Amino acid sequence: MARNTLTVLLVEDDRDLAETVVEYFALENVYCDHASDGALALNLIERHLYDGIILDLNLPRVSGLQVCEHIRHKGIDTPILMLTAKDTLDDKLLGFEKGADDYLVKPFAMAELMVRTQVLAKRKSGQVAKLTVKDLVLDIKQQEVYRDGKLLSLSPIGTKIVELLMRESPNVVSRKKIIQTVWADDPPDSNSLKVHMFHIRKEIDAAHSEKLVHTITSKGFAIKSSEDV
Amino acid sequence: MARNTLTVLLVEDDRDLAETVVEYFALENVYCDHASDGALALNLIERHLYDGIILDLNLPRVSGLQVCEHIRHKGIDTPILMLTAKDTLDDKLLGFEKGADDYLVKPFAMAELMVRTQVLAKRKSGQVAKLTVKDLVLDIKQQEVYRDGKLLSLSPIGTKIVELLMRESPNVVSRKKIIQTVWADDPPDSNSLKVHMFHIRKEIDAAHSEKLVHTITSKGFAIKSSEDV
DNA sequence: CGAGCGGTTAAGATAGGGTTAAGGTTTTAA
DNA sequence: TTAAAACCTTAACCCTATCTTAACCGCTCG
Repeated sequence: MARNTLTVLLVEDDRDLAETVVEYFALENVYCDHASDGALALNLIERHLYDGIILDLNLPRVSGLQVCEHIRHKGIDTPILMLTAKDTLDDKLLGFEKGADDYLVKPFAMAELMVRTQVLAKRKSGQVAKLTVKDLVLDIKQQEVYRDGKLLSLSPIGTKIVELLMRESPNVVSRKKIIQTVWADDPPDSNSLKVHMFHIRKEIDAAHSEKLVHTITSKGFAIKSSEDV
Repeated sequence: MARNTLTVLLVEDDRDLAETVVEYFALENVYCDHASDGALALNLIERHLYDGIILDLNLPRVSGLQVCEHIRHKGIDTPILMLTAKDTLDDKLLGFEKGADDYLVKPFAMAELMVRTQVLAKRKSGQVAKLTVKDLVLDIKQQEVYRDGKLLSLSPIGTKIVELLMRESPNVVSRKKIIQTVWADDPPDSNSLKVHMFHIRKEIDAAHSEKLVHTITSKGFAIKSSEDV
C-alpha cells in the first residue's frame, strides 16, 4: 500500500513564509517544492506530477489566477489550494471559477494548511477542461474522445458514460451510479447499458493491445491502465 | 435532459436556514434533498446517490461528526462539506479527520456555499475508510481485500463475509448472523457457507504462517490475530 | 466406536456479462 | 417538410465466473 508521503508545490513569493511552510511540511512527511513566481511554477508543474499545488494569489508578473487558469487549460487536474491576503467573497468566487479547489486566507494556522493540503491531495480536482487516462483523452467542452490522438466515434450517451468513468478513474463505478448519472429518473428497463458498454469497448479498445475498459464482476466498470490499483 | 444538474443532500436542523438554502440552490439548478436529523440523513444516503452532502455539525441526537464517520465506514465516498457555527481550528481538524472534504463557518454567504458545493460535487472524496486487521486490509468502496499488500482473489460473497468478520473483529460471528447478513431472506439449504469459508481461508491464510481466519467450534468464525482474545 | 461437526472436493446449476440484430425514435440534412 | 442517418432500446442468444449442492473425509467427544 502507498506510503503517506506527499509531494506538493508551493508557489509563493514571500520567501520567509515559504521557508516556514516547507519546514513545517517536512515534519509531517510532506515533501514540498517551492517556486517563487508564476512562470517558474508553470515550468515545474509541467515537468513533475504533484499531489497538490498551493498557490498564492498575489504573485509578481503572472498572477495566481492566471497560473491557475493556465494549469487547468493544460488539462492538469492536480488539486489547487489558493492563498490570499484578502478575504472578499468575490476573490473566492473568481478563484473557484478559474479552477481552484480550496481557499485559505492569510494569516492562517500551519495546522490548517497542512490538513487542507492532505485532504486535497487525496483526490483529483475534476476541474479540468480535458480528462486523460493514458492515451485516452476526453475534451469535456466538445464532448469528444480521442485515443492515441485519433477521434473516436462515440454516441452522446456513450460519451457521457466514458466521462463518468474517466472522472472516477481508476476506481470502479457501479452500474447503479452509471444509470443514475446517465438516465437520472427513467432508466431503460432493458440491457441498454450493456450494449453501450459494448460499443464503448469497441471504439476505445478494439484497435489497441492495452485495454483500458475493464469489467469488475458484480461491481461495475472502470477505465484505467491495466496495472493501476 | 437538463445538463448541469446536481443532486445534493442538506442535513440541517434549522428549518429556516434549510429552506433558504434549498430555494437558493433551486435557482442555480441544484436539486437539494433535506434531512433534519442524522438518522434520517443516513437513511437517505444509503438509498440515493448524491453528488455531495452538506452536513451541519450541530445536529440533535446524532452529531454531524458521527454521521460523517458512519458514511465513510459504509464505504460511501460522496464528498462532504461541513457547516458549523464555531470557528475553532480543532473543530476543523476533527472534521477532516472524520472524513469531511471541506468546511464552511456560519454565517456564510449563499454564493460561497453554492460555489463550494459545485466544486466539491465534481470530484470524488478519496476519504473512504478501510478496515484493517493486522496486515489484512479491506478497501470498503472497491470491495477489494489485500494481505501484506497483495490483492486477494475473493468472490463477491466471499468479500461480503470477510467484511462482516473484519467489522466484528476480534469477536466471533455466528453462522446464523453471517447467513442472515449475506443471504438475508433466502439462505441456501446446503453447506454453501462452509465452502465459502474454505475459499476465504485459502486466499487469506494459505500463503502465511500467521492464520487470521479462526473457527470457534459450535460458535462461529472470527478474523483476528492469533493472540487476540 | 459411531455421531456430529467441520473441512475438502468436484460437478451441476445459475446469474451476470458479452454479442448481435431488429425496430422505433430522434436528429440532421436536403 | 421530408428523407436519410444516427441513435437508442429491446430481446434473444451465448459464454463464463460464481454459487450451490452433495458426497466424502477426518477429527473429536460422548
